[in-house]
Amino acid sequence: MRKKVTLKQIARELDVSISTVSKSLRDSHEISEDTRLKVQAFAKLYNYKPNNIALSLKNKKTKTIGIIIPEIVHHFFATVISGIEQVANENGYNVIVCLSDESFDKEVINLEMLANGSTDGFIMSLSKETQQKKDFHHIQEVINQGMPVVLFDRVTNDVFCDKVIIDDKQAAFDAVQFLIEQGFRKVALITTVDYVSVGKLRTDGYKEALNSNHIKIDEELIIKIEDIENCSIKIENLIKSKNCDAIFAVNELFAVTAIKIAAQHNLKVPDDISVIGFTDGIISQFSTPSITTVSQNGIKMGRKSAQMLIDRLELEDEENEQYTTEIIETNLIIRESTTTK
Amino acid sequence: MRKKVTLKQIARELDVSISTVSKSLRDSHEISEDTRLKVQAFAKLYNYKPNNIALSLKNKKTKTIGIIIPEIVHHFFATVISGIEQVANENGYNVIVCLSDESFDKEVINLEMLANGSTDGFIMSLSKETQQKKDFHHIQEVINQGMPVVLFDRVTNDVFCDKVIIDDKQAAFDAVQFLIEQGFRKVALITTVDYVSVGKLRTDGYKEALNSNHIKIDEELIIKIEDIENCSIKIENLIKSKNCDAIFAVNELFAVTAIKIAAQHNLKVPDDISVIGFTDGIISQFSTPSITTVSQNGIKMGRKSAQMLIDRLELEDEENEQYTTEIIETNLIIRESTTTK
DNA sequence: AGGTCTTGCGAAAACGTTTTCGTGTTGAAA
DNA sequence: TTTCAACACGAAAACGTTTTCGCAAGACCT
Repeated sequence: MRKKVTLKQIARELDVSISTVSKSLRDSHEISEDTRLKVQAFAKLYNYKPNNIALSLKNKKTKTIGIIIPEIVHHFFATVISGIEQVANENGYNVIVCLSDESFDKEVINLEMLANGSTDGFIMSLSKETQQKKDFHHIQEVINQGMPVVLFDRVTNDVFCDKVIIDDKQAAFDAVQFLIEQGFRKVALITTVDYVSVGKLRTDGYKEALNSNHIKIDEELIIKIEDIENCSIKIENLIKSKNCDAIFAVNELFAVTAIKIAAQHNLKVPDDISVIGFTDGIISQFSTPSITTVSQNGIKMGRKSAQMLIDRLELEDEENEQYTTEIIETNLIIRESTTTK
Repeated sequence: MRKKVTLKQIARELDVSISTVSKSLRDSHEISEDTRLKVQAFAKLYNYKPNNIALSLKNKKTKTIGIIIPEIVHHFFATVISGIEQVANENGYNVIVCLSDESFDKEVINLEMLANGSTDGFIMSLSKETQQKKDFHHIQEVINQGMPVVLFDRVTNDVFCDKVIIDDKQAAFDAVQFLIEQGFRKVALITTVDYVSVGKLRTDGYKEALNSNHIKIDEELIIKIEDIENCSIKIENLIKSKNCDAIFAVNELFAVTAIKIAAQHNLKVPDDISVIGFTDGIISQFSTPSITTVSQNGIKMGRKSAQMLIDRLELEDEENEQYTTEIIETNLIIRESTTTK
């Protein structure tokens, strides 16, 4: 077993000081060409690479970004990580990923663990429980300690930092507006409970679209799903009521479930009922019929988040207290689950 | 901005030595109750937490696991990460994720980067290019340096280390056997090129199932997809030939694509043609019809990999050179894309 | 011969811990 | 009064770097 070689060992072998070795490897002009080349040759031979931990301690920089998200088995979050990783990599950073499992406590624990020197900053999306409790002291705390934080998608107004979001309300508005333009008047909404920030915003967009078209909001057509496991019953009731001719769902899963249940009740999509989902994930692309959806560009979101964080990390010198909120554009991808005029 | 407090600062404030502070916080009996409580109170007040980097340097342990996989926007890999993260978390480890993007070079770079002290060990799945080049020196190198490595799913016999796999050949055999038992004789195979280890194994299982049922292998019914982008043409040719009554696909995407193309040619699944896929991901669950598939338990695979790595890390003392290969069981999940007798 | 300037290198501090060892004070036993 | 142990604490090394500063030797100039 050939353990990694250190400066000290090289110094001892060559009978010079540690400083000389370090300087030689960094091409310092303080060192004669003779010694410099000798040291470099030796280091190359033994495949010397500086120890990252020692460098981190010295530089007080880890070149590592902490990502804390609710879950990873989720197409959208996976794409965001992918985007973050791209930019991180381009800039010589690594990413360390922690999952909150939608739990406030796990979010806090992970954040505090990583904040003790493991990372230079954070990119996070809030857990459901955190959004429900509205307790963000842990995030404010790490910001106060001087570690930059970028929030994406599931954000909050209660903490001041950089943010990357999509315009959920506008996107929902556009989707519903599209349905209305196709001639539908009885547009149902399948959404989440209100404490999920993005669910709330999408619901708002839905309502606003109806309002601006002078369509009365029918609360019967709005169903709010608490836990995804048994969302079927509520959706089934909606479908059975035959009270709607189109559905806007705030995520892929709700959309595809609605389509499945419709099929079970001999309603064909899109002939009998049109469906629009949210998030252009695997499901929307590959289900039959493929689903018209609001595309959220996760890669772009991740890349932007990473760029904002790294910019702030490398700025460093003067504390620029000007936080910005970036909005990533969405667009409606029209597929088979909607009829067009 | 309240920067994190260090032992040195506490020591200075309380006018004692650093050693005293450290010992007090670790409840050493060397320190009088008086000072101990005083220090602890002060530390608590200022929310002292030891610096992870300093600890890592001292202990030569980072409590971090490096994960290197080809991609993350992929249901199977995402579930594996999830499983790894669970066990890592239970044991006080963090995970740092790097993506090879199926590139040999990126795999090498990431591995070497993390090997310089950033992690205690690795869990990886080989990139396509690495499998093609059959160059594993980078992995052997880190093993030689004393860092344990666990390979999962895409593994190789050319490097000695712990491995976690499914019995791809057996699983494929079982799937094809199932089709044959349902009365199908013309079973087609949609697979990858042979250098992808799991693709090769699944192809072998397919062939063996045919053989053991005395069905002649028809090379016309075996199509090998190189790049996923334009797999459609080849699949379309297969379907148009109307030469097969069942299809076994080595992944979800091939399966769902086959179903889509069949529909376009007015062939109904499963009435006209049965389809079995591989990997129980989102697609299989939510497409219409839902897809009968070989379920690969990614969570379990991740958990097992993490457990093996951590066991080896915590063993440490005696180098146990006995490497093992764990096989995670698969099972056939029967859904709507296959007819049964 | 005395002074200054360059060259080439090493000592040491610093980053934040933990831990070993030493040391001074106190109290009790002899 | 001396001796010894127990107690409470501090100094210093160690982990692996980088960097500042100091120092010696030689070259050069007056």
